[in-house]
Amino acid sequence: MDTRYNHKDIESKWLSAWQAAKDFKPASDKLAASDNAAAAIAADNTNADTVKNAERFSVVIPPPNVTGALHLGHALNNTIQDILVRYNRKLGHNTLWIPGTDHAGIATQAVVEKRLFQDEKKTRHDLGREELVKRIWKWKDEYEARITGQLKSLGASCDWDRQRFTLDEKCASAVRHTFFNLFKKGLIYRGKRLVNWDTHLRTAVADDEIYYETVKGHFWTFKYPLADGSGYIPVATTRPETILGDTAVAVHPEDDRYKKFIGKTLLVPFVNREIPVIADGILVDREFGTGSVKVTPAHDPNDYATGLRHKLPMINILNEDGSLGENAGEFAGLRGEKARAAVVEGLEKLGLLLKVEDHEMSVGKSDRSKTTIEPYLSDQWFVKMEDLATRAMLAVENGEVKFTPARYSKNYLNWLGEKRDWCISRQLWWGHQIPIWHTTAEPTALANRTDIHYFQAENGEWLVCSLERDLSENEVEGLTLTRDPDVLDTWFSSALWTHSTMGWHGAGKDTSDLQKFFPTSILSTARDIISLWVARMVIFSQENLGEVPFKNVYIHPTVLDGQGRRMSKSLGNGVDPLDIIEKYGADALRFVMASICTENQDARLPVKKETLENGKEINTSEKFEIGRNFGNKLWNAARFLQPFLDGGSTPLAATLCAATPPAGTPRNAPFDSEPALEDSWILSRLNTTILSVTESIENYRFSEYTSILYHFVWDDLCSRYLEIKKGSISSESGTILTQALYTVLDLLHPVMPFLTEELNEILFPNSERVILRAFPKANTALINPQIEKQFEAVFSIVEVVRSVRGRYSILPAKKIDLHLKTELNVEDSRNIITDLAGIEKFEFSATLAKPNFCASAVVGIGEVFIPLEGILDKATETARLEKEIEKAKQFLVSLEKKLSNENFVKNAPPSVIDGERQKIATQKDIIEKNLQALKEME
RNA sequence: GGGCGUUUAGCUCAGCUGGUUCAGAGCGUCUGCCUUACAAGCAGAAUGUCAGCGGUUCAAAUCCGUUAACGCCCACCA
Repeated sequence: MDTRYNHKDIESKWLSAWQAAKDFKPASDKLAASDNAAAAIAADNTNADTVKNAERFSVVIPPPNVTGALHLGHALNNTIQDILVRYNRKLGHNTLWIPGTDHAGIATQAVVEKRLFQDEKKTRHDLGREELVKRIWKWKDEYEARITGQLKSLGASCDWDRQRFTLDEKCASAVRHTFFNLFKKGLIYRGKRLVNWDTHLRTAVADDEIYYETVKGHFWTFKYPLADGSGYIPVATTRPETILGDTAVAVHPEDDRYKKFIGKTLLVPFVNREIPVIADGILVDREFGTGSVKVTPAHDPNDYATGLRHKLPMINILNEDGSLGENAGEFAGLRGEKARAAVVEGLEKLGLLLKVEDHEMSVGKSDRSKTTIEPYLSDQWFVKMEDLATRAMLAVENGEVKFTPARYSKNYLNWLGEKRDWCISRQLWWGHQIPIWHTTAEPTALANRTDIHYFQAENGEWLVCSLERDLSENEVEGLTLTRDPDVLDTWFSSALWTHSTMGWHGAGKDTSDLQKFFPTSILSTARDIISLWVARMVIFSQENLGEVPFKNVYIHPTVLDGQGRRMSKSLGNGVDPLDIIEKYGADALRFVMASICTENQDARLPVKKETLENGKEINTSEKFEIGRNFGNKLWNAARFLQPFLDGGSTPLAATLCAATPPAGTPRNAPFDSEPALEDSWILSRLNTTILSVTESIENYRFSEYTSILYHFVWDDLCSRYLEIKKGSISSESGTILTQALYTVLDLLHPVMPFLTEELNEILFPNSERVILRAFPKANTALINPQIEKQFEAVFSIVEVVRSVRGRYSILPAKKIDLHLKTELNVEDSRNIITDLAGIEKFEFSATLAKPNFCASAVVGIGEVFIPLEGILDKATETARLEKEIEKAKQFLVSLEKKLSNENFVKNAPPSVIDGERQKIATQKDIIEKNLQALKEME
């Protein structure tokens, strides 16, 4: 074995080994495959009944967008999922993890369109729908392959044969069925609605796809003239160009300034339309601006609501590209700032402009195109949320779906509580095209078809929905059927992910995978899509299958850089998981990702630039060294042990490697004679570790999981046990050491799969692969707090000696003597002390006389003397003793103060009081002994 | 405006049921070591008004209130 763990070849080796052995497949698949060959079952060590009765554990991956490669956030989330999946697989559960990717409608189309323009100076309209979609599929294939490669490099143990894509046939079928059912139930409707219009992409975007920017604008106040020429109402606006679409001016019903105008008629400048002055207490805030508001229902959400209340006409003044349309009269064709300036200039010329003020306002921008959002009136499809949302809320309220950390259920409930209808149409070409055909008259020929449903819309046209088959233009004689050009919001298909991936295409759990694996066990995801995705998955699962899609939702922290900023391309602070895998290894990456998963909402990772040996410049973080170093530590512990195992041929190895029962269940008495203290101790520690590791994973405490193993391996196993034993490996200690390491491989496998599998092969070549063999169970009979305490007491003597060595720079190779004054018989700990502290002669007794020229220290079980003739420095020793005394005195004072408090003695539990009394005695003892030592120093 | 989170060593963070096993870990810093598993290592050392204020309690980093700073989500801004 090399002195260092080299991850590179090992990782690819195990990736192919697991793949070849179909280790990522659920046990039930293997059973089915070997139905005809009973021998195969035996060979596979898979018991048919065990599999059939096994609990199931299933996860569907949050499908990464095919817009680009995976980042560190994905690495983190998929590490978490893989830990859970590997852990449950080792528990013997019928375990399945379904991978896949998301078509990410707007984002992907935008990326491809952008590239199209950069490379060929073409827009999508130059290509046409079919060709553009073809190009996007090509992009998708490229990135899907890249993403899949990344996930594999990470070690994600997904069943790659079940990989899905949100636009593939299975998913499309699920989408069609869902849409059809909702349509038939009347839960999908169409109507003119005000939407957020992205004028660049020419599509509606959801509220959640908008971010707001504060910009410096102006506040224009102008005169709104009365139609009869008798005066005007002053009106202020930040968007003067929308005057052209005004259909009313609103004032507060109780505003004395404007009461008299209510019901009168105004004249819209430029277009000379007559509009009413209306009273509306909801829209108008008397204190703000002029206290009067121009109402443009087609271009402002509040005005839109007002328009509905007062049944006002809605006049659209914009074209799809954001330029002013024919309703804008003389201004038609102008757009953006130019349009605004022109209108302002016009108002000024007409003498209507009263004043211009600076005004800060926030403007909605599109996430995707970064251009200003225009509220825009257009035909859209919606899902009615009222009832769906209520049911989905119930699932969390009654605990059917549980969030971890629990606080996130509030996000979910608050958002669903608003019950806003969901706009599901997008004016894009990349996505699931809405399965609706428009026609002018009732298609009676289709009336009795169960796979077709239609109805007449508000505007008189007929809307035909087809379940499976696309309809042709002349499907119905005498009518022309035109397919709706829109596609569905990406989240519509994402919301089906838990069951579309399992082949749902109609009512009930009618396919084998759904029977076996739905609902899933857990969803691990980021907090910013709790509403967009998590809530909608619950809704659609309940709707389609009458069941929640998952029992648990784990919300992982967001990875930020050292300054607390999100990682992004534009900031240049993003870390590429593949760079980290290359430099530190996948296990190191995984270990660190898990270790930062606390209950916190963020996890900071200081990022620094670095140039690799091959000249490549990467972003990295020193944090990953922890993972790499830890892996190396374990590697070297194994390297030490290897000669004693001798490839499984020694008697020692034979007991452990042939049949594998010892894993995690050390025999109660693996000894012929009484076990040594350190042996009982490490067995107690090992079994304690098994318990706490199990508890950590079960409760999604991933940081705790890694830290428990880190300290067990590094401190307990290596720094202590191995250091005690290294000089003389006996059959017993070899057994224990082997057992401990064997168990650690199992405990650590979920987070460090490659290293553990490799070490297992080297050390225990005859044993089963770590990925498949059982997760350790603790033998609680071996957990002994008393022994652990005793060991600590002995170890503190070692620490005292080491401290003295440090103080006087005594080289490790130089042995020194040690005298311990104690009432106890520490003969059984002799080797611990002599080996770890480098002791030549060790004496102990209750009546030991203090030697001359020695350093001394008080320990739990007595007093330590270390003769240092010729080395001892009086001043150093005196100073140290005085410091010890001072510390003990301070502590003593606080203890005495506490105990002299009557209320404390009266109210505190006796055990606490006893504890405090004990401490007083201890401190007094320390002071006394150290004082004595100080005196003898002179 | 509504909701949530964070504030503990120079840095990144633990500390879940209040009590010196609670003031911790890793990194960094300092000292000494190439001690035949590991220098990606070993042994030692230094470092903190647990953000401020107030309260509950015999007892508060921990519970409650409040202030401040930073951050996230939602809503709104004529």
